[in-house]
Amino acid sequence: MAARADRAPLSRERVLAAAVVLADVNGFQALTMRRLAAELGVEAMSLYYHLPGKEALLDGVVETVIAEIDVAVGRLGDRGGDEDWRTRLRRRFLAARQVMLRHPWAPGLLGSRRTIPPGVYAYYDGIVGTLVRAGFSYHLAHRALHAFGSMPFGFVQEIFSPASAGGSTQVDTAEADLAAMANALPHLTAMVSTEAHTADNPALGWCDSQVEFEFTLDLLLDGLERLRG
Amino acid sequence: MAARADRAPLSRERVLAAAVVLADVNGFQALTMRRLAAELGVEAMSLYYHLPGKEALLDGVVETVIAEIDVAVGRLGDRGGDEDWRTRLRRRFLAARQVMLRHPWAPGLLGSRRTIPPGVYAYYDGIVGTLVRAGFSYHLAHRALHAFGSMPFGFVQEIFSPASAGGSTQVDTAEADLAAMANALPHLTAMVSTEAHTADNPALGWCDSQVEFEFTLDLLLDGLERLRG
DNA sequence: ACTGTCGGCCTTACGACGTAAGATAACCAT
DNA sequence: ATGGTTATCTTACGTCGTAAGGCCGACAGT
Repeated sequence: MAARADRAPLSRERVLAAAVVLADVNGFQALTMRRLAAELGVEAMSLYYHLPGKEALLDGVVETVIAEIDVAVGRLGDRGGDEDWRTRLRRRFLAARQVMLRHPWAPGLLGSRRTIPPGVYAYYDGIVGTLVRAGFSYHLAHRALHAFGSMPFGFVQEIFSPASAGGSTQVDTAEADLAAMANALPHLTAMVSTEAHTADNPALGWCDSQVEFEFTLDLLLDGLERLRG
Repeated sequence: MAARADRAPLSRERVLAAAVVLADVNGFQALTMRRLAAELGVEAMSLYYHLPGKEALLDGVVETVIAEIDVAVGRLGDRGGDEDWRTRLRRRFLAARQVMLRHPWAPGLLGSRRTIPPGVYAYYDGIVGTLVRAGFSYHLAHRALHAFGSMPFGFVQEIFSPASAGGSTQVDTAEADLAAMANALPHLTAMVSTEAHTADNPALGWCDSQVEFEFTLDLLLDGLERLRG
């Protein structure tokens, strides 16, 4: 049969796309089989015809996001092989970041996943290729990959994940507590008052604002450049 | 009453300690209220007298691990103020790492937490203090903290978390697939075969072995040293 | 047109989870 | 004995993922 009523028929792609939207709109914790099915106008068990289970669903969602990164990176154009390896990777990672800013729950999901989706290998291969063409040994390229951590995916893994994981962040500290803090934590309070964290740029979390991301990225890129060759 | 039978009475500390042990032994996913209670010879709801709920339990577990780090770092002795800031922080982070190696599930837990336990602030304050005494501006100290990421806690956040989160890692790739990979992923396969990943050193995950941890750490420390002053 | 096959979705049900509400038993002070 | 406090247990609810099987429309072969 085509469809039970007049609803468009399900498919793996439709389910995955709906899952991404549901996470975007209602937060990642809202991504349950039942709610996803409801969103599609269907019963929960119907999803199991197109996906083996929830793990497979999450794998698929990850794949979808990775594919979105590939698209964003691909739009940069692979032309310009004469381009410096640093600016090349830099643009790559920043393009990936744009995708992550659209899906703030994605870093948390990636970090919790235990399996590596196939598309990721190809993605890493491209990075390694860029490095070795720039004169990196495979050994240093290997270490560079590790040093980058999650930066190829456009974010910095943070201890104590941000509100994007769902739920509201509330840091309303009373003034008395703040005064006590100044005594107990002299350096931290001095730093915070000096910095005053304007936070007027796209952030993926408390400590993953755009400027900090780029600072760390350049720190790594420059350090690796020094070790290259 | 003292105890229902002859069992030692519960307490917040006893519950948290049991929770850490349970996670160490049976994996983090085994840390449910019911199983934890059973491990303590008690019913699930009895835990709620000592803890408001599961979130509070996890917060407490995090605190416990942080405290363990504090102990490990404290054993280093705060003496030697003449010591180089780099070796100082280096030893600090590596001491924290020893704790994480004892609790492989802890990185995943920390990464998923949304609240910052109080002890962490004091911990960071010490780091900032070390930096500013070495001539760092608060601004650069701030960025340094961000760049370090989770390294103060002795681990590197990885996309695609390791088996320690529970479950078995299986990468048994057939030979035919491997040959196909060599075509599709020339750089990656070349790198892997060159490196051959001996993995004979303590690892917290696929990409968080001791040597890689120290490599990235030194990369950051050296980069920051260059920006200091 | 009849019938069988099968793809796509639904119904029901089970066990595990976190936890709200309240009962119950041991202790202590009076 | 009595009442209050503290610690534990009992029962029950709603939610989750999902196993097992049913149902129904579409199509193929005859």
